[in-house]
Amino acid sequence: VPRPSSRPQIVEAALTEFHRLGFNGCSVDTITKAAGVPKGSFYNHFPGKEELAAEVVALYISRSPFRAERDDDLGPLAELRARFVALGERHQAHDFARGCLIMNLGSEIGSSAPLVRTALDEAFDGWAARAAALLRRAQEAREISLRMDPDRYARFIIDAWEGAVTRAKVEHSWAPFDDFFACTLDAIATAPAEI
Amino acid sequence: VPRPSSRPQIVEAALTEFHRLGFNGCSVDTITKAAGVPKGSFYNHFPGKEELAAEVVALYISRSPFRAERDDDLGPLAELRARFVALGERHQAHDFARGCLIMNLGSEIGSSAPLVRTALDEAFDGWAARAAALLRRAQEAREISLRMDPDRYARFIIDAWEGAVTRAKVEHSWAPFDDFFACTLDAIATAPAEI
Amino acid sequence: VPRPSSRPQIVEAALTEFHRLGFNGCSVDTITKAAGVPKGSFYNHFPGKEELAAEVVALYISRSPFRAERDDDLGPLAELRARFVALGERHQAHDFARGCLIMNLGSEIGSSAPLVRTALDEAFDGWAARAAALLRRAQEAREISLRMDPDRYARFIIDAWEGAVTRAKVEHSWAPFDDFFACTLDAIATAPAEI
Amino acid sequence: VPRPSSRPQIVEAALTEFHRLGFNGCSVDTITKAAGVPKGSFYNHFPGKEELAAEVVALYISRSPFRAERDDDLGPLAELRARFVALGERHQAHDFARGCLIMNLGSEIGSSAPLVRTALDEAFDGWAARAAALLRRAQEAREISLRMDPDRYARFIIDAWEGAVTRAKVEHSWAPFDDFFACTLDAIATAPAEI
DNA sequence: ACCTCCGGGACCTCCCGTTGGT
DNA sequence: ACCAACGGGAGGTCCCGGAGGT
Repeated sequence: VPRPSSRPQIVEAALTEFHRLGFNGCSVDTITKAAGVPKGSFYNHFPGKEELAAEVVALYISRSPFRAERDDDLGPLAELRARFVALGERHQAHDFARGCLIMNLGSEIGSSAPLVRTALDEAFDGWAARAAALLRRAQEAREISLRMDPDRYARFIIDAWEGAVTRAKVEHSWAPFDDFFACTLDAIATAPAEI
Repeated sequence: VPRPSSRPQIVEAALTEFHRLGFNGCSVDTITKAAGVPKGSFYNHFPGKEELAAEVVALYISRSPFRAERDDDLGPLAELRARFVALGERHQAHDFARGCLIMNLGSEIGSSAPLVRTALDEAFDGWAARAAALLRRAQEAREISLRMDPDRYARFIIDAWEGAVTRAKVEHSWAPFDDFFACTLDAIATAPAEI
Repeated sequence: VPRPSSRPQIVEAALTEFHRLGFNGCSVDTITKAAGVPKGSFYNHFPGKEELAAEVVALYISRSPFRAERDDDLGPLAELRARFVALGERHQAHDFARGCLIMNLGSEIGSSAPLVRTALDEAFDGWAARAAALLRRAQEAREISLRMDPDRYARFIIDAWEGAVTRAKVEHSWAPFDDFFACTLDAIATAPAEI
Repeated sequence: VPRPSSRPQIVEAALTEFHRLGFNGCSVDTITKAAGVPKGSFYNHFPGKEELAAEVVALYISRSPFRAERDDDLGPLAELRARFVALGERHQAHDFARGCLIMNLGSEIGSSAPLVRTALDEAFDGWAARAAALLRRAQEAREISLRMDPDRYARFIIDAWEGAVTRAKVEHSWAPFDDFFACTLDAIATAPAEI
């Protein structure tokens, strides 16, 4: 039997610490200490901090409530809403103090660090694709207007969500999320279908 | 005539460097070097890096195109749009590579660094108040539906803008801004007024 | 009328700060801030920190309860005891947390800093001379044995006192002083005079 | 065979440098340079300068001639004297220019730096306990009066010794030690036993 | 006479990544 | 595979003293 590697614990700890403190805000030492593994052993598993960050991003999106399998018998729009609600619950679990890891890393180091950038792009794209698919199904079900471009609108919704999440982090408030729903999903749901 | 202080140059350089590299991404040395002043002079003018950041935020918002005096004879909604266009031009000047300083600092250190947090809160509030005022005037002018809550919707628009700006930074793209207008200002402008 | 100089305030503040934090433990900035005078003006009054320390030592000894004029009608030995009691009261006023400034500066920078060393030597010598004079009078009054050398014994008593004061600082205790009296002045007072 | 650590060399060098220059008088750089190890290595071994100081104190007392094993066939009082003589020889080796490390650190940073304070307390207590034990044996051997409280008198002797050592440092003189013996150990040895 | 501002350097701390031994 | 110890360099902070203007 192979000895259990400490690699997963490092990624796990890095996920938490990057989320709390940012990429530049926490050191390799911080992470390995939090993981309970000796610091020196970090470089057996990762070429460097940046590669770790890329992997952390992958882990983060793999756990996104937005990707979870669901079999609620909901309409497409209700399901879209439910997925955002689930996202919000994850933020609530941290008192909205951490923001979105994707957004945080993107704004902090996304411009440099190509490896991380690639991972972030995939995260955004996958997320937007899922949201667009739901919007498309909502159009097929005539829940929303056919005039909306699902791809563009999906990205817009996600941007708005990300902005709200980040502001919630800075202002320590939950309120923005209610506004988010009122101004996006609820709005398009109640808009006359012919628009 | 007192000797000219190097303080403004430090703030100016810090504005650029914080914007490009983030708070943790650039050092006091980076800033003072960019300002052309010796590093040791820094602490005559600021108790620490955090206080500098707070002042940089204040400078950044004081220069926001959103706050500029305007006397275009535009309707309220057109003026709101024009102000966002002006904001976008500022980002375009940097090839959308820097994002919004407010958002960047918020997502990087907003949770800690109380001084910066306060400055950021003021930035958000002032911005939201201006946007809400324009929305309110747009309602009075019957340009948009009376059913919208100007305060909540103003905050939502700003969140969406911030999200789009940050994604533009990560993805090196300008596209999101068009979506932003299509999905917010254009949408509400073309929606039936009675909604 | 000459403008009141800020020099005395600087010396006064330095006395307190050197006593609390040590010579290397507090900066010129610390002192001028405590004195409420602008930092830069320090060098109008003193060539440097060391000269300030020498003057602080002089001020400290000029205020020593050991030098105070007294006309209690006490015998020489009782007066010697009374003077040490008065010294102890000064330490008690600071909860025995500062130790003796003379000793502190001596052990911290006495070996270097010739100016300070000179001031400290004078402090010790003056103190020892006063104590020796009292011991001599005590011998003349047959309060203590003639076999004791007043000069050597005076220095010894002072050393013991200084050691006790410093230990009191480290251990936050007052007890040593009682032992001091029991083991020196009380002892020689109750010893058979013919020794 | 693990790679030889440079930790002991750091402690060793720190012992010398703290003793010569004081805690605030020498920097981590000074110490690591004296130890011949790169400065960056320091923080692999110690959390900070204060922890190093605490360990240095422990090393210093572990080497105290006062703790050395002895099997001279001396009476208790003679042995006590011999131990102080041995202590004095250690100071003489440095030309009495360094004083006692315990006392120096105590007077410089004893009030702050809790870790160091604890180490210093233990140093004092252990020393006093050894001295008191010898005094007690001297009483049993009827070498000194039974009326003396060994614990209090031991502390007093140590205070006097420390005071003398520190003054020797400031005044660059050896004389005080002779007075020390004349005024303490010799005095009690020649005092009538019934006192 | 006074003092704001400046200046270069040092201080403690810590960081990221490597090396060599188990 | 693992990891204690290392290594050079940079991080933010602060210090002592001087320069130059009021």
